[in-house]
Amino acid sequence: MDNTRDRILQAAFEEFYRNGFQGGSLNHIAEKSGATKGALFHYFKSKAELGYAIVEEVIQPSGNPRWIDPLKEAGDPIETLKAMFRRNIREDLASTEMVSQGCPLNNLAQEMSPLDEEFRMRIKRSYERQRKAIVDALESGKQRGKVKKSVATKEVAALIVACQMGIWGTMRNTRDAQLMIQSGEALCRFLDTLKP
Amino acid sequence: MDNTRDRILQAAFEEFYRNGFQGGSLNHIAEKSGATKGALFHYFKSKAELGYAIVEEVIQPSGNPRWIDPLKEAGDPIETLKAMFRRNIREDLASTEMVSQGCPLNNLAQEMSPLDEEFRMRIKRSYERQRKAIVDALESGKQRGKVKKSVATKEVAALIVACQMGIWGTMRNTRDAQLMIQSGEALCRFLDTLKP
DNA sequence: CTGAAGATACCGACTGGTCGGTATGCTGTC
DNA sequence: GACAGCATACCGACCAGTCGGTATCTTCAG
Repeated sequence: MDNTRDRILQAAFEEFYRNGFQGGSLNHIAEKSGATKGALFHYFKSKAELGYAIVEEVIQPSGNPRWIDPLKEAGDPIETLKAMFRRNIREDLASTEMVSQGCPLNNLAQEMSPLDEEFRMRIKRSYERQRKAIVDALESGKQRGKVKKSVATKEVAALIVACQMGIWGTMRNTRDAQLMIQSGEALCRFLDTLKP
Repeated sequence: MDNTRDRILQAAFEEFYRNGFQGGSLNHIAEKSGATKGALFHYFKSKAELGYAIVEEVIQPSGNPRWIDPLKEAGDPIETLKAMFRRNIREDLASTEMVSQGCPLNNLAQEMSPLDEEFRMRIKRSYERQRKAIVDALESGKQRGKVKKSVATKEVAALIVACQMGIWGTMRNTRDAQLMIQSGEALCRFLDTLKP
């Protein structure tokens, strides 16, 4: 519908993904999107507002099919989690950009959380949704005898999300596929210990 | 010994810790350290060189007593790892700056790895040393019957370091002590599963 | 069907300020 | 007088953001 706005959003996402939010330039974004500074500030009243829009309109929607939706299927949550991690690791290792740039949400989280409360809260909500999806899947798995009753689901979900951030963060620094696969497999073995 | 240089290093560490490397200003650093830009460029020929010096002369040395040295004691490596994590979590939760700013090495790793190969390699080496220390401790634990022989030590070390990055990264975004303790405890339970 | 009125969607030159970096000068010590 | 250890003044590039203006589309009265 709103073509210019969408082009700006997409160009801004790429610019910030590559250079960070602080390092990203609105001039570059205008240039790359084919729009002008005037158009940019017509749709977003500040650089920060543009950043918020990227979190909510670009990054979050793109994360759902990878990290949230798979958990809704009613099979074995542990096997689902393992498959989800293995698939996302495999997918991202195939993308040279992902290997060197890591996870866009995590990047913004690390860069902007201490600097801008609005960023922090929006990103926090995003991770909370993911943790909640994991807790729900594990709890429902308990009911169906797929997960040990003694598992502290909140703790486990916190650890899994932390692992995810850490694994993708490690990839960004090391660019070592082996290391990413290794830590993914170790996580899978941890998940196995949660089975009855 | 070299007092002005040290003051610049310390001020630069704080500036970059708070604002990121790209966001940090050499003017602020000169001002805060009481030195001038002339002095700054006398000791460091560029902003990048100043950053490298911080990694190797400020951040890395400060990480050793927290993350490497404890692993050298010859007791039970799993209990040592658990105690190390619990202690570092407790310590950092007590520091409001750590809670909101996270781990300085991880911050630089995330921000600078894709932008500067020199940064990336220096930081990579730092994390490799940590992984190696964990592998060595676990292997030596195997020998002494403290760790299951079947444990894939490289994989586990990769996961532990990733967890560490993720837990501290999560803290930076959420500022939620509970969440940090929860994921720490979940990690401890995972470590317990490595015991014979 | 016409046309005035207003809203929306841009355009791009411009501004004040900050940035990393440099050129040059001064000062004390050996 | 040579040289380390600064200090000061300054540079061009770049930055986020502004502003006066225009072109086009929507609305609605006559």
